[in-house]
Parts: sequence; structure tokens; C-alpha cells
Amino acid sequence: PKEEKQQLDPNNPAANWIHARSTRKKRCPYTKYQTLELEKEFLYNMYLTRDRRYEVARILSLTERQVKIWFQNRRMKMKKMNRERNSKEQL
Amino acid sequence: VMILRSRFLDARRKRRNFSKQATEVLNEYFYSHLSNPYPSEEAKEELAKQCGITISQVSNWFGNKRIRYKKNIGKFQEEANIYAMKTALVATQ
DNA sequence: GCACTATGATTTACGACGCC
DNA sequence: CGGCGTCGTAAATCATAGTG
Repeated sequence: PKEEKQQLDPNNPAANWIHARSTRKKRCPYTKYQTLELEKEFLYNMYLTRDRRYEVARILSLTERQVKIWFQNRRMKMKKMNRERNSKEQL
Repeated sequence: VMILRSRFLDARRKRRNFSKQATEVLNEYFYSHLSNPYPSEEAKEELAKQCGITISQVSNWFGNKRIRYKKNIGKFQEEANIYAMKTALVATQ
């Protein structure tokens, strides 16, 4: 039938899905203090103004880009937590 | 407050390994889609249902599997052969 | 029990794409 | 157009489960 496609790569199982950006900055875990301050700021408001972002970055010795991305990730985390919470309450 | 909160959140790291059958299902999908092991949202839903786990857990499993496979293909060769043979058997039936 | 590995989950950092 | 939004992911790391 139609299993010939599988045989195309026995030893080379299509390493096509190897992305790997060589220029990407290595992940560097934030300190407890940095995380705590970021969480406090997030509690205050989930979205940063430009000025708050500048301030937070300065205080925590992070770049504004890092702070921006941290908030983006944190919002996604919250969304995921809410999703799980909702599905549990449905039982 | 934040300490209590983080403790609560860390409790989620309590885990149990997936059942043998669930791992079986996930591996079958992974090795039969080795050229593109990225299940669609629908496929994830189906796998989650079959395995009795959440969609997030399916995503986590594939994320971990892809990177760990890529990092050491040799280590997974035997496993890959087993599942390749398994799907080949199914195809002949 | 203890050291070590396997494994599931979480955390940084982007690319792709969307909206204003 | 630029910049910040979400979404899905890579890769590293964390924390615990499993194993010898």
C-alpha cells in the first residue's frame, strides 16, 4: 500500500525539524530577588507601561527586552493556570 | 505571601510517570511521524484522550522528546527500531 | 538508604504572525 | 512602519520518581 514514504529515511530520519538559532542568547535563570520583584510588579498590573518597564529593568539589572518578554511569558502562564483551573471546576 | 504562593505552585511539580500504555501511544506517534513530530492541536487532543493526560502534558512530552531525541539519536536507536517495527507490523495486517 | 539517571514540568528567549 | 500582543516552541534547568 503506501508505507514507502517511511522508508525514505531509515538512518537519516529527517533531521529537518532541527531549528537551533545559533545567535540565540542562552537561557539564564533569574535570581529569587528578580523573580520576586517581577511578580510584585505583575500583581500590580499585568501590562507594563514604557516607563514602568524602564524602571523595572533598571532596578533589576535586566534589559527592557527581558522584562517585556518576562511579562509576555507570565501572562501565558496565567492563562494556562486559568485554563487548568476552569477544567477542574467543571468536574 | 509570595513564598506561600511559590510553594503552592511548586506543588504542581509533584508528578507521576505516565503509564506504560500512555508512553506507548506517545512513542508510536513520535516514531511514526519522525519526519515531522509536531502533532496538530487536534492530534494532541486525540493523544491526550487516548493517554488519559492533558493537552499540556502531551505538548510537554513532545517538547522533551524532540530535544532529547535530537541530543542523542544513538541512545534512542533501539527504541526507534522497536516502534518502527511495530508500525510496520500494523501496516501489513 | 544512597547515588545516579530518567522523566515530567517550568523557566528564558525567540520566530512567526496579528492588530492597532 | 514599528512596536507590543499572543502562540508555539527550543533549550536549559528544576524537582522528583525510578532504578541499581
